[in-house]
Amino acid sequence: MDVDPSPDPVVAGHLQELRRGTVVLAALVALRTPGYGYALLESLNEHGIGVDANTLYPLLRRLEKQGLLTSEWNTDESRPRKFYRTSDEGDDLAATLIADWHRLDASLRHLTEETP
Amino acid sequence: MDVDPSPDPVVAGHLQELRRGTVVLAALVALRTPGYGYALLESLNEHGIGVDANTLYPLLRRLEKQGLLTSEWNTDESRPRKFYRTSDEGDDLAATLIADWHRLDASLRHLTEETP
DNA sequence: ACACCATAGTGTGTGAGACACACTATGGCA
DNA sequence: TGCCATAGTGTGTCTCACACACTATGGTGT
Repeated sequence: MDVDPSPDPVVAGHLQELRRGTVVLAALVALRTPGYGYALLESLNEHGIGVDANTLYPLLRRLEKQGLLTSEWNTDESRPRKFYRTSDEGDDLAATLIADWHRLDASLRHLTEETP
Repeated sequence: MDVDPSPDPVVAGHLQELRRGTVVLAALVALRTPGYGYALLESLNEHGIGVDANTLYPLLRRLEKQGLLTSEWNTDESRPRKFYRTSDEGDDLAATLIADWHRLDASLRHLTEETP
């Protein structure tokens, strides 16, 4: 009765597709309080947003390049860490994505109600 | 006061990423009552699931190849139309995706509440 | 009668992004 | 001092969304 994470690669693929955009949204929301990649990785996974390190690191760089995140190296402590923070543009995008998420949610609910 | 669909290509891209998996889910749900591509296209767009013809047609073929949809040509009427119907596997996947969608929804809500 | 448009679908690119794999480097601890 | 967790970068592959081009048919206008 347990939910096997990925028995069928086809199912796993579609589950992943569904998650795709949500990782961006989750990162933008989470980094409103600044943090570095590795910590965010664990935080998101704890929150049930399954994301791989090899997905998150490039994602953070991409979002920074798009101006949605800013970054700075913290060299105060012994180990240098790259701290990211959501920019104003990123915050705007997050709001837009959340709105669209709710819109989609309503649309899907509508659909499922029509075909019971 | 209207919601401009895509002023910024970056924003548009992320909005699309968010939609990605939902089109599959919407198609699987909608085709529990059989239908053909063109009608589904218009139905989804009316329901607020924005999807292009060049996206939907290949998607339907892909889902059929994966065994999530079945298809048959309706040649009774003058114009032949390819009718798709969600298979049992497709129905299972739809249920799984819906469950995951709700899981993600809860996770995101959690995140946003933690960083007000 | 036939030209034209909406409908309905197929086939072939191309580009972007997710993920795998491989790699560097450092701090802490046994 | 050797090993593992931490922290991040770089490269390649594969899939998917979308653009573009194409075939084909039914209805409508003239």
